[in-house]
Amino acid sequence: MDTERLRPEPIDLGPLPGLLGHLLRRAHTRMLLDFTESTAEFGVTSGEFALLCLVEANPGVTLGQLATAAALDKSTLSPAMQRLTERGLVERHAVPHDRRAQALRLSPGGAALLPPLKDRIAEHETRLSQPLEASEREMLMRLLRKLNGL
Amino acid sequence: MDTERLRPEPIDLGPLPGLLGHLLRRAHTRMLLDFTESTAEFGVTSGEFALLCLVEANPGVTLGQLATAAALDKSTLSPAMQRLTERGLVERHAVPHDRRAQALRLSPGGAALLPPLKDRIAEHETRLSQPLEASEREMLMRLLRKLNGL
DNA sequence: TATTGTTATACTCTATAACTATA
DNA sequence: TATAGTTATAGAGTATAACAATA
Repeated sequence: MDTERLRPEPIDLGPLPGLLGHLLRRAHTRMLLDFTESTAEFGVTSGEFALLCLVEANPGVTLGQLATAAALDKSTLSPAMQRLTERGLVERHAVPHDRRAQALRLSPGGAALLPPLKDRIAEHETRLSQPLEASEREMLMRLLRKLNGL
Repeated sequence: MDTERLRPEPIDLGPLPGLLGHLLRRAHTRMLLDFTESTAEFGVTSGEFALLCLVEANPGVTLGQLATAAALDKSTLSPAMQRLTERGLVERHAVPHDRRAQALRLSPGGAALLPPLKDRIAEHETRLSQPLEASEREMLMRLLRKLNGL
């Protein structure tokens, strides 16, 4: 990112501050960039972290179930899950009576990775939430959950 | 996106619903996909629309100023602005006393495109905001503006 | 030296469609 | 026929770094 020098005349953002989509884009982009920096040493992207959490909370879950839970297409999850298994963080087990499906579980390595990673992410979340009061942050998350149907 | 069949046991989302980054990702992704569908006939992406709005509100603005206003790198804006000028929606004018810079203005075509596009986007915003009461939507945008430092 | 804008490159996230294997 | 998962492909969005032209 550039650090531009301050301008005498501030730019008029026009209708953008009144558009939810625009505000979400900006907020999401900022968080994603900081997430990547903050967790670089773990080598796990934001999306991969979400998958690890879901597998941890639902041992034996299948990829299709994860797709539903994460609101993503299976074709999005499949390569991500492949990286996680290749790196030895997730194990694929056979599912009785359905040889198409795969039961997903964290490996010991994956289980060991998550606690310190979660700590780092908690710091990142706190830092990025600085502009908000604690109560505002709670309210924001409540509204986003409702918007997302969660 | 897949339409998965309903599962007897709902998936446990673990810590994800308590993470602002995760909630922002889901909300932003949903809005971006619907934006793309809703405005397909205009052939303008979400990011390009934001640039058009900024140029409209700040005729004569330079690319560097836009980068600051949109919180994006100039290398992100440069190709996007090139597409807009090639499509005849934005015009580049010379800046007196600085031949490096370019003063950006909407072309008549760009100015004509924006009103119906804005109407379409307003519908899209309303539709995606359905899960929220009007007052909740206002509150959500207020909190996002504060989070974004706007 | 510093700044404006361009270009080359790379990475993340996401989807659709076509496919294989299995049910 | 339908489903689970993979693969090929595409597109949006973003950044860093090196560069040419200009200040």
